[in-house]
Amino acid sequence: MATIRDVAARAGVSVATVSRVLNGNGYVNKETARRVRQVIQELNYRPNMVARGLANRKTGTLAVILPDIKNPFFSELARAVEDTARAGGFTVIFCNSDDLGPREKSYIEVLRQKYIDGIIIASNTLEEEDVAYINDNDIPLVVLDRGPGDGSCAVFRAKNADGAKKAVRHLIDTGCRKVAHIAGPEALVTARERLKGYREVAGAFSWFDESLIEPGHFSVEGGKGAVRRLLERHPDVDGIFAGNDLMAIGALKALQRMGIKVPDQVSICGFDGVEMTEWTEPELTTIAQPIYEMGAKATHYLIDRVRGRAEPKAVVELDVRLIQRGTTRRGTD
Amino acid sequence: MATIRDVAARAGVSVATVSRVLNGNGYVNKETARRVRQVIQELNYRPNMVARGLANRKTGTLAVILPDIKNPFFSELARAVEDTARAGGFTVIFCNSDDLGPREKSYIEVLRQKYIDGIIIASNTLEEEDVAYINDNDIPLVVLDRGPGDGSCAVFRAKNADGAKKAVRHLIDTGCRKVAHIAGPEALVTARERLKGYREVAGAFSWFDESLIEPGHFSVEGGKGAVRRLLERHPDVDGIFAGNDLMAIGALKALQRMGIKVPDQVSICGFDGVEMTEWTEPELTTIAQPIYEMGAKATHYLIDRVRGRAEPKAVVELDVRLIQRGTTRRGTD
DNA sequence: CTGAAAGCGCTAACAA
DNA sequence: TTGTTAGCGCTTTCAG
Repeated sequence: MATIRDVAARAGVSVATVSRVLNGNGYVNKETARRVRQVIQELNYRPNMVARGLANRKTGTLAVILPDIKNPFFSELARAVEDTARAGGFTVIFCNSDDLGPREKSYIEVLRQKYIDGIIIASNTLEEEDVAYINDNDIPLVVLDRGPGDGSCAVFRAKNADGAKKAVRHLIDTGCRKVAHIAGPEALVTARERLKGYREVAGAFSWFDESLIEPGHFSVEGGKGAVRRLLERHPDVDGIFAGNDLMAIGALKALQRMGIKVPDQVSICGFDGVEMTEWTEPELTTIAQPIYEMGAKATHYLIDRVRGRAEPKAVVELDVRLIQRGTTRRGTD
Repeated sequence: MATIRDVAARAGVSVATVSRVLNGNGYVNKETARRVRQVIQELNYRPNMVARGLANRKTGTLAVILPDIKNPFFSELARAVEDTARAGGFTVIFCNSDDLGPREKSYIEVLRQKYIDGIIIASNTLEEEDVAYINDNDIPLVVLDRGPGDGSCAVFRAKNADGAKKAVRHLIDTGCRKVAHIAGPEALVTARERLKGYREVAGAFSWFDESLIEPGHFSVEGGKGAVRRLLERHPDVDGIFAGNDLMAIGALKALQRMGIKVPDQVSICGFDGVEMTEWTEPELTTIAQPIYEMGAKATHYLIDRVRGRAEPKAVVELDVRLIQRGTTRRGTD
């Protein structure tokens, strides 16, 4: 492969000059520049990014750490990140953390050794010290969903509590008289926020009871189990707000298995708005987060920071919206 | 951050010696080594991977190019690749190609400039010249599903035609009297192989007709449309073999929408065995590819090649297996 | 067994 | 405007 030296030699200039035309900085005579570009073409020269990285401490690579790429929510997010990164001339490294703190830490360490330009992380185990470490090493960071309390880094998240309220209100507006909640893991802020939203709206009704809240682990299986336990305790539940779409799908499945009609006997509303919610029959009503937009915005922001524009801190809360579909009754209009 | 120089100075040895203990090659006095390691601890020194990469032409990074990470088949594959890479001390760059040839080419170019150690690609547009280019640059390559005719690189794939035959036979064994096929894009080898398998088995029956084959574009929407057109032409179809699970899900959905009972009136069998097939009601019968295993094996092989073990060529065909579930009737046993 | 020194390919002062 | 040169941090001959 041709190196910058080859180009310089063939163009009869120094490597510095070639570097200048390559990076478009410093003064270069028009004609000289033309000649250099010409040679670059002839030799089909491409700068070596590793050498450049060593010299610059910039590698044109971003990293995204997320719990599990198989989770449709995260794969949609990942897609948004990669698209945006590509458009900006960056390449991206993916890391599955399974929400394991030590794994995240070890990734962060490796990424630092590799001079990664910036990190996007969707984590619930990230600690303040990790953020501090990343900041100390001057690695731009953006956190999805969760930000350390002190606002020491940028955060992008959806309005979770707000969405939950919308969900419960919608269920009630469409005729439900007793709405239960299948909750995500307490360890996750997003799950807690959604639970909070549920409590806020449902708590005002006389039928409300703490036992209407059942954990479902954010998984399809969890959703199935939760709905069974719930109906055993409260056979009269006629509305279910699931903390995410996977659990909603599990709930739908379990209900169908039990011979309970959705939405005639029980309505369901999920949360997230992953594509899959259109694949069930009936299709799932859900509170849609702007997943792609969230990934794209986070990445744009990160790139801006890498390039030295943009503040190191920022908190962006994205709006969610109700998508009414088959698992809830038509509005009483 | 501490550099190898700092370590050398503090340990009172040369950088060469530190490098030797770091890489465990060359002779190093036991005691000297101990001291060096001690200092490494004290300084919490971590080698700079970029510098190492420049010197070695090895970056500890693999890349995987696939059509779309949002497709559950590929996200499961991606997960397998990342897990295996991590276990081997590698980091992985993901690229979404959308099966666009030019995009793949530009990725390959960038990856070369970044001294990526090896590439895994699931592509249907990869041309012989691309493979040649990669080979010329000594980048280990493994192809999933499709290999260029001349066997110029390693290929990992499932037994597609074989699986298709299993599917059709299963449908017939469980009582279907007229089995249609929703086919994937002709451009894709996997789709062609599955179609071939279908033809081979179905073609032997008197009811067989070319118009029982309908394209469904490997997508949920495509599956829906295909099933509608199919039933219009052949109202007596009672078995559907979909070329992949997404189309099978679409088919199931469309049938349910039309009020047709699955599997009582029409049976369905998919292909791939993605997790989602357990999320429908009834659950989907499918021909499962060992997706995770395929990704893991491909990655293991790639890593072996990067390390200089393993032959540059290899063709591995993995077995598929029928998973019978709710969308086909119980066997007539 | 250890060290000096020449790269790997590019960037960025500093001179000219 | 352009060239010289000293790094960036690590590996690897080649001597000793």
